Amino acid sequence: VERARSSAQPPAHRVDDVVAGIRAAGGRATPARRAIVEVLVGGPHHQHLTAEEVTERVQAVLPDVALSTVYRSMEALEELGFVEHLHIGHGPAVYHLAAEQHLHLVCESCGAVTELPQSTLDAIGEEIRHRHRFRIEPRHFALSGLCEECGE
Amino acid sequence: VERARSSAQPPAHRVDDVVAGIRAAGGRATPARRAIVEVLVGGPHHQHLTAEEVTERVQAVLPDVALSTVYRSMEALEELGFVEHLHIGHGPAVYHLAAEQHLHLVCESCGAVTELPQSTLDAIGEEIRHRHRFRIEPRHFALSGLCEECGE
DNA sequence: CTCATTGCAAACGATTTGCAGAGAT
DNA sequence: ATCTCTGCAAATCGTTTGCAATGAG
Repeated sequence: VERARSSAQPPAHRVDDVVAGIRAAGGRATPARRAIVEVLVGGPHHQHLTAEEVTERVQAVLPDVALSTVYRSMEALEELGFVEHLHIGHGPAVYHLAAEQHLHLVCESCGAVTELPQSTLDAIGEEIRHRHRFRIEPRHFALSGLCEECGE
Repeated sequence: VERARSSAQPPAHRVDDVVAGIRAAGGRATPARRAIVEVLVGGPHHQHLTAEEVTERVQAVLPDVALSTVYRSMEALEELGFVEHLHIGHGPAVYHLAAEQHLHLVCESCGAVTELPQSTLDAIGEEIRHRHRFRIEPRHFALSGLCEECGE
């Protein structure tokens, strides 16, 4: 979709940061993991990809990497805090680097994803916390609704 | 957990209303459908049940009703506007009569479901609509987060 | 050498679908 | 009689798991 900017500044998480983190935690920095992280770091903007999409892109370089390896690696990377996954309505979850802090709106009709600032729900978050003793955690699930084109 | 105002008037949807609606739309009021609606109407409060739970309860009376029949009936009832389904995080969707209009909070840790008034998100709903040209539709997916016991 | 990680295939849970027969109108 | 609906089994989709082999440290 988009192409990698070559080299001005190191992005928030470079592949090497993650590799170092894996090793620091006693894990092993395998070619598969390295390739997965490379895919997530992606181009100029970090990617939001399903496990299947990550697998496809990884397989372009390492054809034998299995989908299950991607799921297991994502789990490991998530435990280390490098990756988060987000549920966008019905379809599969999408994975992305933990660096970017924003919320997501997903159109129930066309599937379009809109990002919005993390702070958007702070106010009602507080209100709900007091009134209902419940702390909403709006990053793990997208808010669903209708985008402009699809909304009546 | 809030309680429905008790009984002055007949509840919004009785089994017979639904049966009449099915027939009015050219559908057939089968024993399976009747039993399904009876389960959803439930006791004093209307129920929020998974397809599997509905099936179990229906099978207590009609042992041969298949899970797929429940799914298909729910779909039909939903098209007629009698039923809605709600996604509460990871597990299966839950079905309920369309009468009750409220939002849901689901604890990511223990799965507890809290209901909250429909109006709670009206204000940010408007704000998001203007700022991001997106109309949130917060009834189809629960808001996830942490309940008091589970929240750190 | 050891133990984390992998590939593969098979299991899984939730939901959907194809089909021939049953049953509501 | 018609045509919707049903039961059953099998298919599908996203994700997880068991296991023996690989390979990172």
